[in-house]
Amino acid sequence: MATPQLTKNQALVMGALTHSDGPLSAYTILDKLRDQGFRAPLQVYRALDKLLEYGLVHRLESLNAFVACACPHEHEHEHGVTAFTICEGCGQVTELQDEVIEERLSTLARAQEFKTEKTTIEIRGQCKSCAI
Amino acid sequence: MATPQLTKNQALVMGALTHSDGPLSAYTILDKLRDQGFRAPLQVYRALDKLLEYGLVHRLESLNAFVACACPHEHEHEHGVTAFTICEGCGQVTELQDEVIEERLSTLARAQEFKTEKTTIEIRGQCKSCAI
DNA sequence: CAATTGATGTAATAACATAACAGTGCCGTT
DNA sequence: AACGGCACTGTTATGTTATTACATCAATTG
Repeated sequence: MATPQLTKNQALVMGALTHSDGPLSAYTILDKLRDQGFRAPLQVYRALDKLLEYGLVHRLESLNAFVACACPHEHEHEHGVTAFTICEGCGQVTELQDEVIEERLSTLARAQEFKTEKTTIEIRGQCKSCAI
Repeated sequence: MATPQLTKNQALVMGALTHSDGPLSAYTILDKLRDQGFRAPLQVYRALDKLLEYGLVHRLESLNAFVACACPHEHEHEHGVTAFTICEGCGQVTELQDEVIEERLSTLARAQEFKTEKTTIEIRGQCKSCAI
């Protein structure tokens, strides 16, 4: 999917995420954008839906939060499964791509004739700096 | 962790989950247990916390819902990472254990000196029966 | 122009989760 | 028995996340 020109709201939400050094909840984004005229959650959610669709943003299910994609130039060609490490200490999120896991999950799905649409892999724990 | 005797509330919540053929949200469980005297969400969430701790129940992050563990006799010895396939059509959830994925995730975490506490793997899509 | 499509604005509400505080029953010790 | 500690419970209120419903606007197209 080629990324179209972002609308004003989409660009504002994208900006909030790229200028943050960690994941943000939809309501945190809303608060950051009140000065730019945002008034309601739906303005954020609608923009996020599109950004997710374009592959510019990831949703972290275990956090109910969103991050800008770390690899900004790979959106034209669908990238595969992305895994995330999420530090409970500092909130740092790292993206991982791994062929082995991707193939293995694909094999497991095929074995039960399951048609995969979206895969979530999230590793919660302590990053190097935050581990005791 | 040895599983202790369940309390009344824990047993009721566990029962609701085992008698369901799919995942249930906390509020759905609450509604099912109103006749047994449940009145407030916290009664459900507190029981769920314990059941999760004992490994009798899994939380599906992408669904905000809970399922009874499929392998009821494996709770004494910590089981490793569990992956789930979740059918968008019929709601069926399947548990998968896989050594390859587990080791690979472990390797990836070690490579960045990340100390894993909890891993979530959820595959959303269409099961054999629901695929078009 | 009329019709369609996609984006927006707003209010209200639904769904998910926790905080704070009080009370209860059980167990082990004195 | 009296005490203290602990885990579980009950209840109210509140906080957080996400969606429904409806109206409007602008651009595109037949």
